[in-house]
Amino acid sequence: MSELQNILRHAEQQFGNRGARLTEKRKMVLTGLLESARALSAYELLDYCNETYDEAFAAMSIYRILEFLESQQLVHKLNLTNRYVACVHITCDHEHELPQFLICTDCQKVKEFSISRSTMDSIKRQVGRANFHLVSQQIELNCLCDGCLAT
Amino acid sequence: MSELQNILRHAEQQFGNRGARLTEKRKMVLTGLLESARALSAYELLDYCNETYDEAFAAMSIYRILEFLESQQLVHKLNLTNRYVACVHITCDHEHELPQFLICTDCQKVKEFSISRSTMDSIKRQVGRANFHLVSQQIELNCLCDGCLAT
DNA sequence: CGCATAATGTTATGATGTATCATAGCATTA
DNA sequence: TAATGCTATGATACATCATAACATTATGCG
Repeated sequence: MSELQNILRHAEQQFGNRGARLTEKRKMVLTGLLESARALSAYELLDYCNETYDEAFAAMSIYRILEFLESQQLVHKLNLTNRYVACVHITCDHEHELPQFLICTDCQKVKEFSISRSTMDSIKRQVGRANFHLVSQQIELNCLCDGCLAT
Repeated sequence: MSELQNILRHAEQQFGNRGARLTEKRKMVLTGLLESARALSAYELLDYCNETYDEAFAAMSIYRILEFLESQQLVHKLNLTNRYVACVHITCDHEHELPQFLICTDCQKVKEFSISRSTMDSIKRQVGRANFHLVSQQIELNCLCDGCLAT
């Protein structure tokens, strides 16, 4: 079984419950993101799907599908660049890591990483002292990758 | 001298060099942000300026002016919400703090805060190990303020 | 089957942001 | 005061990102 199929199977099992389904179109969108080496905008994904699968997605569908995949934690939206990436932890059975990203704002390559728990705790304490409350622990850092730094 | 004028004067002095000027229109935009209790989108600022000063700004001008004010570190763009805030450290003579923000994604209230140097150093080390390089140390956290949490 | 719900289609529109080329204002030099 | 060059703004068009609203089709289940 290919790695891709393995990932899709895992994804599917995550929500056999609640009537939600991993339909063909949703698979196409997720596959598009999984096979891309970089974050894609909704419209890039639209073009990719329409070309690769000879489908006729509407932009609206892409956004709906992305919203669904996000709700299932299979995909993350990067606010820094208005782009989307597949979650690298799909096949992990344990709890997902916190969604924290290094984003090359030149070539859109993304590394998912984790700020250490102690660092995160320290940030949380500071937030509390300011009378704010974290809604999401997603952190996006504006970076260059080695390759783009060199050029 | 009012606090606002004091701030504008400080801002002006920052770049008497290089031919850059704090023109009337730029003052209007900066004042709009300084007087707002929350982050504003470019188009909110456009409406605000056109109503308050009876001017006829084009959207394009607002974006250009915001870009200029950002380049002078007088204004920060929040990527999380596509909005803009005045820098709270305009009148500080010392080095500016790192631009790090707690953003209430409900009411757009923003607190500028600072992650401790040791925490930031630890993050930087982790970024380096991933072969990425920080372009900006700006961090934006998705929060609710006390008020919005309560409702 | 027939129903309820989930998923997708369709159209329109709103919201955000950039490219491009032209013009106006100001400063320096000669 | 003319020539030059740089900074700032005007104006138009277009590109990109995202959602609203309502219709239709597909699927699972009693």
